[in-house]
Order: sequence, then C-alpha cells, then structure tokens
Amino acid sequence: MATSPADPLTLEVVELIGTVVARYHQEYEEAAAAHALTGAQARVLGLLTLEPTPMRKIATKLRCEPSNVTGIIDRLETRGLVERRPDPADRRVKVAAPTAEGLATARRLRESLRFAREPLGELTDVERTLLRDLLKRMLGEDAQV
Amino acid sequence: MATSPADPLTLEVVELIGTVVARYHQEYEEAAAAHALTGAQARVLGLLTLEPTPMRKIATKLRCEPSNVTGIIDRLETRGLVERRPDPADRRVKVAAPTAEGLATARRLRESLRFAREPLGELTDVERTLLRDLLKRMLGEDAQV
DNA sequence: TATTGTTATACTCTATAACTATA
DNA sequence: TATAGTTATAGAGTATAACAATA
Repeated sequence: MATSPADPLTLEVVELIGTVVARYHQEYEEAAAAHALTGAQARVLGLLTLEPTPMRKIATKLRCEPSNVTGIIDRLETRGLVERRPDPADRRVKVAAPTAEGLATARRLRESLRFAREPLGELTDVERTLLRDLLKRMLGEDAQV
Repeated sequence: MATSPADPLTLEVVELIGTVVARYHQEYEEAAAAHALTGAQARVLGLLTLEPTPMRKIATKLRCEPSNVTGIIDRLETRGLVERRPDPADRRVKVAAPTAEGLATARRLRESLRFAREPLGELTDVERTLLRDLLKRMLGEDAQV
C-alpha cells in the first residue's frame, strides 16, 4: 500500500487504463462482427490457432463453465471453422481444432485488429520500450494471459 | 504507419495491453458480482452516479440499442437502486437516476475495484507520471470514455 | 413527420444441475 | 468413484422491428 486510494495521479492512470480497456473491447467486438463472429467465438478461435485444445481446457482458459464451451464450439463447427477430434489417449476427451478455413478466418481477424498497433505508432521506440517495462512491472512476474 | 505490424516490440506491448484488459475485466465482473450486479448493471449504475441520464443517452454511452437499456434499468429499478423520473421539459423522456441505496452501492463497488490501483502501487510517482503521459499520447487528444 | 421509450422476438453467453461414457 | 463432455433449463445482454405517446 505505497499509494493512497485517493491519490489523484493513481486515479488518473486508472481512468486512462479504463479508457484503453473500453476502446480495446469495442474494436475487438467490431473486428469479430466484421467476420460474422461474436466476441466469445473469436476468442475461442484465436485460442485454437495457438494449439488444438480439449473442451475442458478451453473452459479453464476462458474462465467459464465447460457447458458453455459446448455451445460455442457447436456454432463454430456448424460454420465449418472448427472440428472436434477424438483423443486417442483418452476416449472421454474431445480436442477442438481449427479447420483450414478457421485458420484463415483467425488470421484475417488478427490482421484487422488495429487497436494498440495504430495508437502505438504515435510513440517512438524508446517510448514503446518504456511503456512495455512499466506494464510488465505493473503486471508483476506472472504477466501471462 | 510509423510501425510495421510485425514489429516485435509493438506486438509485445499489444500483448501486455491484452493482459491488462483481461485482468481489468475479470476484476470488474467479480466486483460487480460481489454486489449481486452484472457487469452491464454495474456500468450503468456507475454512469448514473455521475449524472441522472435519459434512457436514450445511456444507450449512446453504452454503444448499444435503446431497447436493451429498458431491461437493464428495469432490473436495477426492481432492486431499488435506480428510479425513472419524468422530464418536465419533454414528456417523452424518462431520466434514470440512482436512489440513495443505488449511490451507496455504487460507492462500495468503486472502492472494491482494487485493479490498477494495487498494481500501480508497485510503481514510483515518477513512473506513474511517465505511464500516464504515455497512455495519454497513445490515446490521443480525445482520451475521454 | 420525427423522436423517446417500450414491447415482442430471436440469438448468444452465462451458470447450475443432471446425465452419458469413459477412466 | 471420479472425470470429460453434453443436455436441459433459466437469466441476462444483444439487435431488429413494430408500436404508443409526445414533439
């Protein structure tokens, strides 16, 4: 507690972060909608492009109940963007994996996410490095998604 | 376009911002849930504590359709946190305003939002000032919510 | 005629609980 | 027994379209 909750500087930074969060979300949803995806569908598809993932693990990463994942994958599968594969090692497990079309959609989606790339263009390399280090320290050692 | 999309430093900062966004949202939803509110309800209640607001204007600020606001205000009103007031100047307009209990709930909610206040405690005043200025430049002149 | 708010409808996301098939 | 995934159910947020009251 080095800082009082009412510290004006801290409150200003908190508000700025709130603005960043709002803008980020807005752009993400818009980019997803431009590909006829919901935000949740886009997030899951993005996850799967990193690595085909069992249903249960998707739920853990999304911090939601496993029953929700069933529906999201259902809808992505209906669209031909994802498929369920059996796990040879454990027949209870179903591994969700992107199709070729799913990979292509995810790539286009990623490229359309201008946010934080365009605004960062306003900064110099030195400033970006500074920002990176400040965010890292703010997030602590465990700064993984 | 001063920066290539593939610039590793930029990508790292984008990822860090993504982490901040994810953590911020998670904490916001948890804080809202701790007060038996959904995220949308908490956001609207927070808005109204700044200023009683016509339904239409709430929709604009939330960037959603006016029909959605009806439901959100309905639920807040049922809980006794918000009330609809007629606008003397235009009888079509209904102004949503927080009740005394709504104001108290909003204040407790605000105080429970530790995010970005606690992590910022890791930084010195100089660093916080630096972070503020970088975020401001990143967001541009129109850095309003 | 245009605008404000509401209703009706449909879809998605969400959690909870019960179910199945495996382990 | 325990675990992975699903189904059923209900509540909430969302958009669209049609509507009543008012401007």
